[in-house]
Amino acid sequence: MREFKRKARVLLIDDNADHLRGIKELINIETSYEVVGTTTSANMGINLIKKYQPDLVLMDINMPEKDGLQAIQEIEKLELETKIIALSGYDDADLIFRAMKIGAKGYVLKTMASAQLIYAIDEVLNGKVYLPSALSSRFFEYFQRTFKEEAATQNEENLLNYLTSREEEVLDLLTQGNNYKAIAAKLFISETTVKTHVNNIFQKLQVNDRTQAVLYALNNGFANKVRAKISA
Amino acid sequence: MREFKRKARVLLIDDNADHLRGIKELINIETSYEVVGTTTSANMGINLIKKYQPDLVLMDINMPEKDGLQAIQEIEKLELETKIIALSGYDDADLIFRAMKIGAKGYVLKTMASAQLIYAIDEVLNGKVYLPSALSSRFFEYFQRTFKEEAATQNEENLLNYLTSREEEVLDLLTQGNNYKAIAAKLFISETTVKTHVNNIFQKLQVNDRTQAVLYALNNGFANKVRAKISA
DNA sequence: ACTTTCCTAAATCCATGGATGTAAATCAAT
DNA sequence: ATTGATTTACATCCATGGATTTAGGAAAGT
Repeated sequence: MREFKRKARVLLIDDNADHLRGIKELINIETSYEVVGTTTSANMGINLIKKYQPDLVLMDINMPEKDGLQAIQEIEKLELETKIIALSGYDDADLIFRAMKIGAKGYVLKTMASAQLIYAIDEVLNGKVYLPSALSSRFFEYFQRTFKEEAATQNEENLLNYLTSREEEVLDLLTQGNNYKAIAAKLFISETTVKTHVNNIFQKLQVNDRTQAVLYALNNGFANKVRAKISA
Repeated sequence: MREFKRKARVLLIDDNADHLRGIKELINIETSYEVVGTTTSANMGINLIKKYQPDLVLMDINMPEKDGLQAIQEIEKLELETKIIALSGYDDADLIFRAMKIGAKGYVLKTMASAQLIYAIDEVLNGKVYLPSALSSRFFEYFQRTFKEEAATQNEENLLNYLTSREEEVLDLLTQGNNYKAIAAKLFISETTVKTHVNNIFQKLQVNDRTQAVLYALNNGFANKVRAKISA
């Protein structure tokens, strides 16, 4: 099977030339891959990607001159089919999280066994997103810390629940930056009525002005709640 | 080593009584675990958790009467040391994502081999967050889809970049719901100066009022950018 | 039938917000 | 040395926002 497919084309970006050679050899041993280029410069790497459109990029994200994460973002903006695996010396949860967030399809530590890297490459080339189990564990902890408050507020005493459906509509328009006049026009009611609703909203949310009302709404999952309801 | 530690206390919640018995036997085979209770009702499960404070809960999240995810949220709100592993019949990415988001420490399919479940339990009891590789792969795809737009806006022509550092500070205070007077007091400058800054902000962000400015800021990653800078 | 809640609306009054123009002091860069 | 950007500040004027009170009709629950 495998030998009939064309070789996957891989590009390596790492500011350490020695490391670069090492990975290149490692990958060239695998008969199903072909290294189409190597470079120690992120900027050069981006140019090479535009030129060769490789299937996969191994990107060192601990480079001095240019931030590897930023480079990944730029590559993602090109909207190519090229998959990116981040290579890093650190298993820092924040780094892993950010890399995955901007679209890296994998994250492998430089200290990991080469078999691990090969496995990651295989998985990613097969369309999967792959994190070694030790790293995914870290990722999830970070993820849960990040979303804990959000999930918590989702359910605790939420002043938004006291709003009537009309007030929800008005607040929804407020959260889109409309003023009284615009809201009145969109709801086909008079401006004074809108003012009445907005004042009631202020009371219920215990805030003093529109901006605070909008902030309260956004911080308490209003969009998630209401857009579903209104568009349904 | 292991036999000197007290047995980990496990609670099972699954509306299918047969399945419940199956898991119970499976777990009791393991000498290091002890099933302290089983129930087919989510509400009863929550009561049992309050009473026994088990180390781990295996929670079926596909139950008709009460949503398992909701139950997990309620348990999390108790702020106990109890870890939760979600059991599900479906490898739906959205389900997995939501379960992990609200604090499940693991997610295992009912169709998976029992060894897989035992492994997950071990990992979670050791303080890790564990998703079988097939599911974590799905999770990451979903995660990246969810954050793609956010990451995209992060880098495209962002009007926030034209703000001076003082204007950033003012906008930051605006995004916290402050009015002119409050901002002036916090920055030790006059109210008219604040107005000047705010007007310049409006010009640069091409908006008409504070609410729109705040919304623009929030929608374009302002908090992420600035809080780091100011608190640093 | 009666009460309550919701949506609508207006009047009034005051506070706050926003637009515009002007200008001085500071500082970095050329 | 001069320019340009930034931060500070004020005046003025008008627009918008917000508080408060009152009130009628509709709908829903008791």
